Amino acid sequence: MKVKEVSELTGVSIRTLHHYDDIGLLVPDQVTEAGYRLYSDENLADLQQVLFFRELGFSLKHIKELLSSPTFKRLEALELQRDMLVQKKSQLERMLATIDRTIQSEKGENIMTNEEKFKGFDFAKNPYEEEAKARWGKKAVEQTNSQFTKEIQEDMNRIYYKLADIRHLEADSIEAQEAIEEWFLLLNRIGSYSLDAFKGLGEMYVADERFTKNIDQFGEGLARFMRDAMNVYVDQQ
Amino acid sequence: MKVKEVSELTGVSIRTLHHYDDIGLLVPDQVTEAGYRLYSDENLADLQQVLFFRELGFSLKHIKELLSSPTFKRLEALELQRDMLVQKKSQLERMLATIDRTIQSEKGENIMTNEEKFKGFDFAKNPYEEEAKARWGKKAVEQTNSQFTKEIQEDMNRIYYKLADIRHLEADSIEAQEAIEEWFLLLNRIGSYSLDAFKGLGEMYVADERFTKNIDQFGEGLARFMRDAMNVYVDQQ
DNA sequence: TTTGACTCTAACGTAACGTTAGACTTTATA
DNA sequence: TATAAAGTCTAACGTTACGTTAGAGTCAAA
Repeated sequence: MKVKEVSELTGVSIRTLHHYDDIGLLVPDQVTEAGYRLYSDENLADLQQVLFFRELGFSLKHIKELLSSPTFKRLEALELQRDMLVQKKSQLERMLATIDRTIQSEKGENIMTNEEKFKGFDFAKNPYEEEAKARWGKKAVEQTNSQFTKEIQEDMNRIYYKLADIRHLEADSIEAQEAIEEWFLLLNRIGSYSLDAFKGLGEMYVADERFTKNIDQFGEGLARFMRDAMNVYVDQQ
Repeated sequence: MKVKEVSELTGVSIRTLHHYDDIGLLVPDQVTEAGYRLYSDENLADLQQVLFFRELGFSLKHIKELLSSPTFKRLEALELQRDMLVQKKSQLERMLATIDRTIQSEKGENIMTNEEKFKGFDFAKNPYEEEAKARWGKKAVEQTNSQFTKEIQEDMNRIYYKLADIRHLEADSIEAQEAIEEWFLLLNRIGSYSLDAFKGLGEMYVADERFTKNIDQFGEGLARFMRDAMNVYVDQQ
């Protein structure tokens, strides 16, 4: 299948297909002697993955890393994408609720605070903050001076630094597994993580750029290392 | 309210607020002697509009045009944005349906065509095509050689050129109103447009860039002209 | 008064394409 | 078979919407 046909089938521009080939994101399986790109069914399935991740806000660089990772599995990726699309739908519904209330407000039917007007716009929120809100309740998060919160934060930072220090080790090493157990126990001080949920969280560390960005502040590649170690930890229980 | 507070309230970065001020999209009501920006409640309500339109994929330039249009009314904009958010939610649901079917396909539970894999990805679709599908049914659209379809297309193009020729006239001129009546009648050969729906469609011509882009191919500013003429036509019935 | 947080302007950099141009290739028709 | 139109290529500049960095000025609390 050549570029025009792929473009019409998928809605992606020819220029974009060239671009994706140039950056190695989606390389056609064949190229004719004239230089024409020929895309296979496998290429189309990959393109679908790319488009889903793109729709979810992933950078092309990140998408490329995910797709080329040795541990990448299409079915798992689809399930992860599905979860994230459901979250995105929830956000959209929050925005709809906000706009409905704003319409009522414009009609004089209610009063809205400025804060309420921006519900649903979660652009810069730190996912830990969202996680923490869900776990601790809103009040605890706002009382950032509380002792319990401080202790948790300090413990989190301590374990991050520890893991960053040993990230050159194998994910199944004794040191790594001890630290990850600490992490698991810490998270279960906050809330209730099953082993499956813990494993899924590790995947999110790598798949969701906001997590990766935050974690890798402690050390390049730490999110990946933690994901791997978390996988080992769960598999050994 | 200064930039940091606005940023934390809304999730928009300080750099973005600077940028929006620079391009005249969101200009703070006050600036201190030191040069500090002070945003009012009115500014925040405008920002909400900006963010909704941005979420819907509007360029900042276009958002600025909409907000500064003499006919801009916040309540109408909110209702339009709501409609568009609902459409976006539908698209997301189509993507979810596609991903669910893809998951089943990966598990060997069904077979998917390449076309089915890209349902929900409507990036480049011409809105007329979507409109036409809804009006004529899918079969008629696919039979693009059918005589009826050809006649409609020809009539559409004829009226577009006619309107493009006279767009320097006033929207309430006799010529404009005659042409718009032709347009209304043509659309009602396709489907069933109430006057209200016709008026709403005119708004979409200007608010939705895909419409604007397609219509303005016949002449710069034609979408706006048609919107105005359609408003006049409806108000005079 | 000092210090740290806040804010400013300026400017370069980035990501992801869109657009334009010229040259080569393919396809359908006369 | 020739021709014209459609298709495809590479290259390169342009666009949009910020992010990042830098240096300087401002404000508020101790």
